[in-house]
Amino acid sequence: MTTTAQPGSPEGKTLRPELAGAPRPMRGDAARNRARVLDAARAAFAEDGAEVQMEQIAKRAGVGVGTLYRNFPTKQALIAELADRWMDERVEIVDQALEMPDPAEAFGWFVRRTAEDMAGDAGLCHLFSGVSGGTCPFPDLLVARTEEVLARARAVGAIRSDVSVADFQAILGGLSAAIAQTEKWELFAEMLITGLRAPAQPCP
Amino acid sequence: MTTTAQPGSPEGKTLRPELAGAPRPMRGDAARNRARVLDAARAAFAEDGAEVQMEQIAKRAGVGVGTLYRNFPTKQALIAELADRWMDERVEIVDQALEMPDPAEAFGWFVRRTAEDMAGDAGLCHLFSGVSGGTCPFPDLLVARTEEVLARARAVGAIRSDVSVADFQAILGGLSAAIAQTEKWELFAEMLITGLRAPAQPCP
DNA sequence: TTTGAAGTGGAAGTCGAATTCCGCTTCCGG
DNA sequence: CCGGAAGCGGAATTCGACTTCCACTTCAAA
Repeated sequence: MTTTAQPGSPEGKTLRPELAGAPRPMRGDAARNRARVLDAARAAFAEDGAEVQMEQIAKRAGVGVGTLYRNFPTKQALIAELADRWMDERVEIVDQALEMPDPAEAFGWFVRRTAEDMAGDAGLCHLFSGVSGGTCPFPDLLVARTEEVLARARAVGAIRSDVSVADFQAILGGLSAAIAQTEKWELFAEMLITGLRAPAQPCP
Repeated sequence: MTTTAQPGSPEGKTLRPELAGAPRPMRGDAARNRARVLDAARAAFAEDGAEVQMEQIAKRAGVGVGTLYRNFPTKQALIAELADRWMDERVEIVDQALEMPDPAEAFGWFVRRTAEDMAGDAGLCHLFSGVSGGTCPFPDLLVARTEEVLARARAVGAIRSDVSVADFQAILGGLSAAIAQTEKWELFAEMLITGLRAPAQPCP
């Protein structure tokens, strides 16, 4: 489970590791706080993008900054944790697409769904457009699954054959940037799906 | 002339305005330095995006930061000046498009040309995707001319009728973000042109 | 050539955000 | 109910940009 990196003892600190046993579970209230922080952070990023200040997040979570730093050594680390969760969700979405019988439909649904999600979450947008921003690369699993969706669509002639996963991800990055400017995600998604379709046969 | 805001006396400082006359032209070497700074800044932004530091720019221009600040009171101001020049160039491009007889072709050319320019200049990319970044709104002139290009294309049925200039600008923002990730501008441009085409008639 | 206004470099100051520190509070096993 | 380890808040510190300042050059008009 990627999501709850329960930091009982942040780094192998226990002296005499032969006595280590279980790292002693986090205290109840502490765990609760950690969760609150994560939620607050997610909400904050979703609303205001990546430039929210640690203090804002702390306030929103109803804790002091100290507590933030107890759980995440760095702002980067906090963001990384959120990114992890986002990625997990993305994988779920892709998997749903993979379960749909019609590849073309699946591809379309996936794009629309992604666009919609982006429109509701500035943090997610940053994640996509900001691969350049050094946030984090997409995890291999996600890339692999996405490739499957593309491959299936390609096989049915639903999309051009010269679009690699990397290209597609760059395109999603573009999509997120566009959505960040105007929330017309439906238009953009449609545009993208059409634009990716195999070059228009000249109507024989 | 927008581009050379010759700052002889930055703010109306001359006492006895009745004697003001010409604000006394900038000293030769100073003008040369100003130009160098502008060039260096443009190059720096083009290479490294908007996060270059003032000191970098100064070094690249071969001057001290002091000189930067003599010419531009603020980093923002420097960026704004560059943005102005970029905008002027953009207007020229749009005008070229407007001179082309075939509206559909003109639109396509404009998109491709824009994509190509973006690919060569990270600064330009930031300008487009970063309207969100608060850099500056597009000047009315540019918007108006762009609207013309769109209108003409729309009239010939080359693009969907439900895309406003604002939408189109957001789309260009997206394009720039995509290009910032992979330099495949040709693919992206093609995709965009196709995607914007009026909904595929089902081949009558 | 002289002279002083204009221009220069870059060390020092400022400022906002991230991160650390530590005395006080809260859990929870015995 | 107690003791003390685990957590907590938030003031104080650090850090990394941007911006200011000023003694020192350089230009160019007379």
